[in-house]
Amino acid sequence: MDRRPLSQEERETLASLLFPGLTLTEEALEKQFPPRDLPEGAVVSRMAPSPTGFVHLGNLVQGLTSERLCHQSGGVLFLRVEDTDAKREVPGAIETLIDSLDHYGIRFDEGATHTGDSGNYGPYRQRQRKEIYHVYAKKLLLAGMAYPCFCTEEELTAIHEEQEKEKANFGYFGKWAKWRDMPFDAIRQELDRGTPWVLRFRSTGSVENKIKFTDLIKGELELTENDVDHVLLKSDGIPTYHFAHAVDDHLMRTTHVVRGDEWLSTLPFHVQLFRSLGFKLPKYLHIGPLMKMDGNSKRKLSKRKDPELALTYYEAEGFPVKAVYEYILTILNSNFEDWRRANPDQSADAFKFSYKKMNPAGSLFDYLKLTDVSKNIISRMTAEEVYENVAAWTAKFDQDLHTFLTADPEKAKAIFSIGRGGDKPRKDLATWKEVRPYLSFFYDDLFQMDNSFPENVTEEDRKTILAQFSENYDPDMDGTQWFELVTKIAVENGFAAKPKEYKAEPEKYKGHVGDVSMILRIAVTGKSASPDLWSVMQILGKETVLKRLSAALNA
RNA sequence: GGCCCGUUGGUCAAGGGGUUAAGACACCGCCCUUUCACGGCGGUAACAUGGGUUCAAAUCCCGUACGGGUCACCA
Repeated sequence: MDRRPLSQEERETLASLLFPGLTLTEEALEKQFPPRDLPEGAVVSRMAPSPTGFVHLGNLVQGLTSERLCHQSGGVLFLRVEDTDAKREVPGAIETLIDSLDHYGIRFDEGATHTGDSGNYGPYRQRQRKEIYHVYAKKLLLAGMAYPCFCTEEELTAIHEEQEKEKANFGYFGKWAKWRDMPFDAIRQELDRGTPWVLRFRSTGSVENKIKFTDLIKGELELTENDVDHVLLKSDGIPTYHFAHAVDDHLMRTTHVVRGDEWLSTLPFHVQLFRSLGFKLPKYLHIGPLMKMDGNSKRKLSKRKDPELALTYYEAEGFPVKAVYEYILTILNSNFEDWRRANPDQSADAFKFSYKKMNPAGSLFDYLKLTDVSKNIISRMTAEEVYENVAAWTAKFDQDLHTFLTADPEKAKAIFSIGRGGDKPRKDLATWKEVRPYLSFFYDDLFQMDNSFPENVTEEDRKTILAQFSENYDPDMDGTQWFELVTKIAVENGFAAKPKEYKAEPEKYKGHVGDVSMILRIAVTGKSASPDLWSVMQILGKETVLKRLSAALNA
């Protein structure tokens, strides 16, 4: 068959067959979506998720980067829904995404919302933009830069298999591109038959050529030119990601595209598309993937295998949103840590985020580090804040505990006040999940003996200690008086008043005051580790303290 | 397999021709301490590898290894 590009006349006929009734024009679109009136240096960026209902760490990483870049520069952040794949769409996914990101302080200036679209550059849902894409599809067709292809799925699979056999590169290009430069009559024939078609890009690139490209994160890149005739419009007339990306980010006047570096491989095609359409190329920031350790090797966090990729995982674990946010910020801009240390009380928004600090490589997700960040965040909260957070979390994830806590908010807040405030706040909690074991002993219904009494104190001494303390305990004693009582009991029973005295002459004593405290601690809290015991007793009240001591005495 | 990207302690990472190669997490030790924490002090521990360029390379160039990504009418 004689292959040659279609003539201008043929292309015009084809355009009217492929896009009948298309009245919208490029000029009208350019007029409707003028360049944004923003100050110099303002970043316009977007989040462009597909509504699959799964919001993950990657979304947060990308969203956080875009959001900071936009809002720090007086620019615009918008949400565009990439719903071009109807098969994968999950109802309510957009709402979930908006709410999740909102939770993390990522708010959009325009785009899709719960109640429809807001903003002047919409519609922001790609399926509603079909006609817009067709304007540019037609433009490419007329320019000889696109053509219809009637290959079936089976044919494409056959091509792939053949390429595998020949050890050729995969893809629809060169001699494999069956419908490229097909005679007009053949095309016409298929159209008359009603054969479904896709529109393909007519690439003039060659793998022999390299293109230079500067990515804001990766730096100077040398990529191979694209020679594949990728699909622009699918058979349902909806664009593929690539085509929608070019058209939308042009018309929505995006200045910076932030995305995962899995897109790097199709970047040459995107560059080609922008050029072919006569669009100005935006700046790109390709972020390395989040990895995890799997045995001895790293791998990208995966939706299927790794529950910790989902944002809901952190919510369920009880990490404060700020902890996850600041941990991600630490991964993105490691100097954030130093800044946070120097500015413990400022909002993270005051931190000057910069893409220049971003690492071109992927980073390993470090759960332990997240825990550390979280401990710091929780330790800086007031008792009131902790209470609010815990109440909200338990309402959703631990109804039982929720009931106890909210029955007496003042008591709960008093518990959370122990060791809080001051220069060296305790860092007991990393997650709200840890609250239950941390304070369960404050509630009789949750109290249990988690630890047995240490064997370095005899049963006889233990009973004497418990009895003497019970007889003399007075809740009106302040911390000093309380400890004087403990010390007195210690000394009377042959224990050193100070650990140092014991260490100096261990043979003279049975132990030291710490051992005595430990007996009381275990009796009262059921644990060998607890917050300040005097404070604990203050909150428990005399009756409960004596009841626990008595129970331990009679055990 | 082709193409592309990446590689500084166990982890996150600063540094971009001359540094005793920061800091944080984790780990270990000591101090503080009525427990556990917190805090303080200290410690173990790194430029993947081989060539080049240079007076001088973690830093620039090339190869190799390893890791990752991608090659859909999915994004």
